[in-house]
Amino acid sequence: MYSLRKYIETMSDFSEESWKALNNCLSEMEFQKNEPLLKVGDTCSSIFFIESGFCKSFYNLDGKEVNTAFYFEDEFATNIKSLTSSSKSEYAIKACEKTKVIRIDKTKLLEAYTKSHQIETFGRKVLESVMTKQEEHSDSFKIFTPKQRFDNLISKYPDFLQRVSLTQTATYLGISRETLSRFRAIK
Amino acid sequence: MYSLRKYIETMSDFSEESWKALNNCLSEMEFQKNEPLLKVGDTCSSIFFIESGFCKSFYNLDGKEVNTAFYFEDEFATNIKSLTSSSKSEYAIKACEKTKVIRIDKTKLLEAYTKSHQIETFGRKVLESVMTKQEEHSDSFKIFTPKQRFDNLISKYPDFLQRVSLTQTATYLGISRETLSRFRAIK
DNA sequence: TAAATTTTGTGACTTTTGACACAGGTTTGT
DNA sequence: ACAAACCTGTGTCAAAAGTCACAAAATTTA
Repeated sequence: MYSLRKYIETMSDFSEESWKALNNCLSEMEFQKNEPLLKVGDTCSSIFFIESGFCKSFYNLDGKEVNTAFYFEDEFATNIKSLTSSSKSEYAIKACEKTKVIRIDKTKLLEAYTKSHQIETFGRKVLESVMTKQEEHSDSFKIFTPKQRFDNLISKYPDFLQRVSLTQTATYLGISRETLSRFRAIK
Repeated sequence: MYSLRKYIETMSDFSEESWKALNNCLSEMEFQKNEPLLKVGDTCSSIFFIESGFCKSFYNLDGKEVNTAFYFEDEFATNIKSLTSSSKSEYAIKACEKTKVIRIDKTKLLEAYTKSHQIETFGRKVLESVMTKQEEHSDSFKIFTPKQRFDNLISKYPDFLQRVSLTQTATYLGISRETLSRFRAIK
């Protein structure tokens, strides 16, 4: 749990009591490669803090996985819509390699909110950070051409393609695999 | 202010005290068509609840406005990144027609959070709703073709084009104006 | 470690979308 | 009410990206 505590302390004030209260919401889990953290049709009841490894969120389009997000170390993975509206998730999340996470239980977290203002602030900041990342990625589709989108990704995450295969990156950028392969060849 | 109160009451429990506390954060404002709610380079210090009219968020790309979001009645307009990290906004927001809003002051809202748990829950839900909308729009770029993206928009918001011009809708969908005009002609 | 599976690169061709140009409408503001 | 600004439709052409096919490389797994 130490990785999460460290993370929280860098972003807000957090008392020993708050930490203890938050601890009741947490559990450590480990997923093997390709193991699901959230399945389509299930209601998302967790926020996962990635300690090691990484995960992806994806949509099933005619049998093909279209990747909507990747979550790396020190990031939070969840499906906001399903989590906050208790609706069935249209997206799945799975581990892309052996991944250790700290699972934050939604129900317990909501209880903790009522007891600790610091925890609710933390919860809000988690959402804000997930959202900011999403906003940037979303806008890149309107502002950039496919090639620029690729260049932008590489400049922000230089080792992205070392961890994520070209095939998977392609659907994330909304580009065909072949076109992405050619982009890479050019530069 | 009644429109906001009504809105809040449909989404959460809200006591008379919370409402009074929240009221200190609010002010009613009116913007003329094309008047800015947020300028590029300014730090966003507000969340705007749209009472009537509508606004858009846009990015300036070589002098052209690329629209990243539209906000209609009963929705909240803000730039999350600038708002939450107190950074300079890369996006501007302006009224697309004469628009009445309730401005929620960020600083005062943060103070109110410390006093009322109900208000903090409200704040969290506002972000969640903005985020869910954004997530859907973002994913539509990965899942759909330009044509499908257009069809999808029209099926969700049948009167979108009655309010937003084709030219403005085009950049929002990441499609050229001409192509969008042809999509519309087909169906 | 060998076989099976997945991933990647590349060529040839097709489809889609964009860019430019221009004419006709519509809205806005003075 | 008139001019200016803006919006829309449409034709032609060019560019970008997608699709299909297949071989080579890398990775996984039995």
